[in-house]
Amino acid sequence: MADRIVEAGGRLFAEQGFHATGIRAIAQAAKVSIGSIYHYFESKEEILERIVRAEIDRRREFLEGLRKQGLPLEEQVRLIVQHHFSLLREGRDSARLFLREWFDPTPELRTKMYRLYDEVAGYIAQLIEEGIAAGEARPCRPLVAAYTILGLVEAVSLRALSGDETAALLMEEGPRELAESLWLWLRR
Amino acid sequence: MADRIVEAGGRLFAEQGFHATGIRAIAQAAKVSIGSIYHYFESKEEILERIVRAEIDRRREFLEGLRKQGLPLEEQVRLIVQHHFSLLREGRDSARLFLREWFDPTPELRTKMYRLYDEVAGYIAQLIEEGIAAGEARPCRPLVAAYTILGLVEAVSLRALSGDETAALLMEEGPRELAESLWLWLRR
Amino acid sequence: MADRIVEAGGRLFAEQGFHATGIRAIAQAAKVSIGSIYHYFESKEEILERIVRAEIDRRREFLEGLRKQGLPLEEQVRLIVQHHFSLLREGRDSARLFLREWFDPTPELRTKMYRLYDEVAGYIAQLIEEGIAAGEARPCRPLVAAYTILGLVEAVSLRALSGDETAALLMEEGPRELAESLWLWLRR
Amino acid sequence: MADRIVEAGGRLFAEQGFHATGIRAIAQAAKVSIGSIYHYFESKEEILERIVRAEIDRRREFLEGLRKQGLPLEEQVRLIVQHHFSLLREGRDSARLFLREWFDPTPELRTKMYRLYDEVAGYIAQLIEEGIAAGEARPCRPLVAAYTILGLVEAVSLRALSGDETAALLMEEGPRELAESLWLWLRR
DNA sequence: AATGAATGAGGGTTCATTCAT
DNA sequence: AATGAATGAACCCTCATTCAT
Repeated sequence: MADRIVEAGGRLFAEQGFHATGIRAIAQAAKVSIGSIYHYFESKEEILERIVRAEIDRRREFLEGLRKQGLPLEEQVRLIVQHHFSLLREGRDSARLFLREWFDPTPELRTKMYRLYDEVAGYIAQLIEEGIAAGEARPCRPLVAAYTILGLVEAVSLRALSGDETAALLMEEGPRELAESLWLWLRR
Repeated sequence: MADRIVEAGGRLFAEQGFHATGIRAIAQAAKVSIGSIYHYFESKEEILERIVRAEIDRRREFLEGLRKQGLPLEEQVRLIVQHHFSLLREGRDSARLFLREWFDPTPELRTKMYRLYDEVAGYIAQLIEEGIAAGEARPCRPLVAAYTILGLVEAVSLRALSGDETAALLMEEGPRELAESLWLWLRR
Repeated sequence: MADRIVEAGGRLFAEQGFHATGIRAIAQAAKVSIGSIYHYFESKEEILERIVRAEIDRRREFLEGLRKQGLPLEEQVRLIVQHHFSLLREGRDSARLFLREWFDPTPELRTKMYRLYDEVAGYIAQLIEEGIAAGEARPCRPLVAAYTILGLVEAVSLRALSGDETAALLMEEGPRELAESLWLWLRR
Repeated sequence: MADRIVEAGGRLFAEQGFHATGIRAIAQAAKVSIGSIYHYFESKEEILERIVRAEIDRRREFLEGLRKQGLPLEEQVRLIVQHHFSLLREGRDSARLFLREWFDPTPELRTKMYRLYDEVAGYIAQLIEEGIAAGEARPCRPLVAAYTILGLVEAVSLRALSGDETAALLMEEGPRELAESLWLWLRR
């Protein structure tokens, strides 16, 4: 039941935004009573937290798997970018949500979201650090580089979600261009 | 009078977000009656639109000025990135707002904001196109490149607004790293 | 408009109690929109406060007037008791409310109510003090005596509000019996 | 099991009031499931009723015991007042509850509580009647006198529960003053 | 042009109660 | 007998918007 709530919440938040989505709408979409939502979640914000948490976990798993494969950094960067866009292309709701709402009116939530986000950045920073050690990448601050990668990918894909012509162009050309761009910048 | 409203709205939206800022708060901050706000603006959203519109105009002016100077593309890119960060560093309200709210309350507003945003991207695309023609930049799709630049810069600076340690690091190292990154990627 | 709200609130609170009376019911009874209630009052509790405040003021005025007349203490006590019962007999809503709700779940409100209540007790204590000085009353702690009088009168009249046979008996015999009792206890 | 519920309910109602205490809080405090509560009680109100019922029974027992001792009425009155205050001083939950909640959520409950209350008043009236017959007390309506005693004692002790300075004064001086007062009023 | 009192739909949340297990 | 997940009406309150002055 909690799953149905998360699923419906993720979809609606992604479509309409967190504020524009009411608890009643979530309850209706999840075919669950309002009371049940508050049985499983402390608040509307907690639903959002759980969604983002899950999305982060999925990305972390991907990144952990990637790391184990021991591919060259150039290949890793390409795969990270591709993975990101493929999540969007699949219409994965939580991916859209993740982009739309990683910051939010209430300061506590924003802080929580940053902390979650930083986990992913930390993983990427690790990959870069190893790349530097292996002589593949030029010396740089790994965390700044990680945020650069994440930021670049997410900002472009956010625009790519709009559904217009520009979006289509970005969706199609984005992955290749971005991967290339990032590697040119990172390589030794 | 409309100016006072826009000024107050911009400040409050940037500080607290669009949803968390009430019309009454704007009226109070602008020392204007609620009625007056609705005399000059059709709705709360229209205030936001005007603020974003003004911000876009300011950037366009900057870009137009930049173009007239006929600097090399590498220099132009550096200046664009620097300009962006300096707006943030100055605590320019509308710059923060601009980042905070191209996520938006309603689909209509989102569309409007994209349209405004596209204006800026168009200007940058033009600069790149000229750079390609001049043989400074490698051949690429100028609009995708423009969105890459904008997206990269804004996403990183969005993270840089959080106020924590990571933010400080990004604020300090961001401009140089980003400009370098972008030029490596764009250059012939 | 605020008067209509206070009037309706006082009536409903007295009939059904503070908790059982919803804001919607008050709005409907006062023929006022919910929004208007919150235009004039910060909260439901503030309505209650205003009602009690008004009731206290009315009693204070009565007591001040009484004091100016310079009657013997025995007579003053009789009049205080009679006044109290006559308020109830008139069906004065706020008098009923005053009895039903001078304490309440939220500690802050309870404290406020006590403070208001203590004003009335203070006035009565003053009368008693003067009576002691004049040799009419036996030496005693005036404030304890005042609370005794108030408590006795209110507790009996609370029971007298129930509307059953016992209530009728108390309403009829109460004033005389109480005044007599109190004077026997207070007199030198 | 029902005892544990009554015990926990009594404590919580006395501490926080009837409205502020939820069924879940009672279940948790009594280490009982919510379902079990509704197995033993029809509603939250029924718990309150049982608590009050028990309190009344305890007072009736005290009064019956008092009667059997055949003490002079003056002494009986003193003991009744003392008993009441000692219950409060011991922090006896149900005593506090009893004071807190003869104001009540619904008209039906109010009626029930009055009926229970009247039992105690009836006992006291009986003592007074016997005192009149024995020539100890002046002729008066015993039931009105009983309510006077109860009301006086409870109203003063209600104020004495507030926890402030006035409360301390009333708690200390209250029993003696009240007993004296009542006897002066009742005696032949 | 300017005001701010008035509106009421809708916000998130609570909680006594039910009922399938 | 015992459980606690599920329910949804009702709670208080907010706030963008309107409109009579």
